[in-house]
Amino acid sequence: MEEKQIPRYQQLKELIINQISSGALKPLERVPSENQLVVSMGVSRMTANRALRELNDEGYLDRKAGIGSFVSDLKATSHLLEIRNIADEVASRGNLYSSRIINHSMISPTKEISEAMKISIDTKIFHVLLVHYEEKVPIQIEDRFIDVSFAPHFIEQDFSNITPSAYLSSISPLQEAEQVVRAIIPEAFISNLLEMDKGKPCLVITRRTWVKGKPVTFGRFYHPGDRYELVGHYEPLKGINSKHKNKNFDEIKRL
Amino acid sequence: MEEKQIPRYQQLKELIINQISSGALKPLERVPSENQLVVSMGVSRMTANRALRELNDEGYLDRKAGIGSFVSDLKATSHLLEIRNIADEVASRGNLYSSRIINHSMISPTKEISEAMKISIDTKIFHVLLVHYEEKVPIQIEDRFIDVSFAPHFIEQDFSNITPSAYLSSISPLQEAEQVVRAIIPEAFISNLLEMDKGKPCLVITRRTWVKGKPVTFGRFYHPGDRYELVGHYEPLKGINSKHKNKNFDEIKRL
DNA sequence: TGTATTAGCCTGTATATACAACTAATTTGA
DNA sequence: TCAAATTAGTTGTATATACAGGCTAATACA
Repeated sequence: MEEKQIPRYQQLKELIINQISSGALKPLERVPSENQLVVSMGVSRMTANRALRELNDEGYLDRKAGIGSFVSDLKATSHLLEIRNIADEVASRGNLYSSRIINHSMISPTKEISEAMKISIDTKIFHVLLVHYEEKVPIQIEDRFIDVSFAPHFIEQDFSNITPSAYLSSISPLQEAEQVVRAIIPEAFISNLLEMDKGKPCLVITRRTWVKGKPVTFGRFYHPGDRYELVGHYEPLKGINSKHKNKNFDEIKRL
Repeated sequence: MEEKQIPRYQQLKELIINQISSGALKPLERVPSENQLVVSMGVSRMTANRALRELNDEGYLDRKAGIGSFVSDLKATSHLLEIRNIADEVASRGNLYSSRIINHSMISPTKEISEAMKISIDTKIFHVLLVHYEEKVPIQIEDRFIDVSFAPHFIEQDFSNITPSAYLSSISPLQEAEQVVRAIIPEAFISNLLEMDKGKPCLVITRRTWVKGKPVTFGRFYHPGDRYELVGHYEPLKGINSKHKNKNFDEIKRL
């Protein structure tokens, strides 16, 4: 049994990340300074500096000379792969956001959902179905399923004030995610809600998220193909510019 | 005119990145060791270490204790946002890849292309149109336009041996990219080439790439909606695992 | 009271030094 | 000749030290 020697700066990083993901350290909250870590953790300042600096580079912390180190507001950036909070996105375009809740209840999963979330078909889950509007025009249907133990108060939320995405990422901003984008011709139920002409195509994003390797949410997001598109940016030269935050990658995959 | 003081580790990083992007340092080639940088650049070893370590973390270099530091083979990872070399992807699934070249010539751009590439309508550009097959089934149409000065030998390439994507990234692996994903009903020309039924939807990726802020390629990639999908992964907890490589983000955008 | 100075904290960078672990090539020794 | 030991070069980590620069709050002074 050889004990793998974990570097001290790495131990420091994991300690702080665990405090963030467990909620002991909340967004915008102060993190111990380098000199405080020197005395409390018994490391040199350069080691504390490396830990905090890398956490800053990775987007977990915001540091400012003369001020201190603070937990990043991960709600603001949210998932970079995740569609940004759609209400914020609409608002950032200066347009009116609104939503209409179709369903908000506790249900038994279908076979498809139970397999995707790796839960028993007997386990109850939360479900929410709503339509997002921009200037009264439907732009997205959100059809989402949530593990009850992950968000036990999900059913009590008022999703006319906060989107499910925003609420869920406030519970645990550090979720692992996978998303799949497809082009489909939607069934009548969907195309009616999106006020689309029959036969027009739809962009569907199916997303699953995990916390600690356990699936916690499963969602389908439908967008009118002629009204919306998915845009991605790729910036390789990070030398001079800002922090790189997160990574992800896209690939094309056969069905 | 206050001269902004650029840190020495940062100067070192930019020096090496410039050598990579200019071709002076090629993939898999050796980079000066920390101690060599100490004597040649007159910095301390810790400063050289920080520069090389960060370049490693950012994916530009591969370092190994006891061996040395080497330029990453960026062709292998290619654009992370870019669909991976489709020939490799098909091969990685153990399937037969083939392609059919429809057009390969020098043309005058249409108004749309000239605007997207920010060039005059009188400037000649290269064009290639080909169909990619997996097990003889069409999976992608590549319709691509290339700035002549960026890839002057583009017209001489044999794209039955190497895909245009692979060739272009071998010229300059550090391209900035933007991609847009849409769902459309394709025109007959496209659906025929993809052997799709009429009225079936198509996933279209439109991609532009830049080098040093100048557009160099513009391409459209059509995929049968019922045969292909776009998959993205998001992994926030980079603490313990491998190098994070690159960033990018997706957003939903109104047309 | 009001303003200017100072002190003290913070991060950011840079250096010198030290030891460990890994690898390849060379040398040593049987 | 072959195998083991040594050596040199590499990255990886950790420490102590130093100075610069940003910011805040306490202090000194008029």
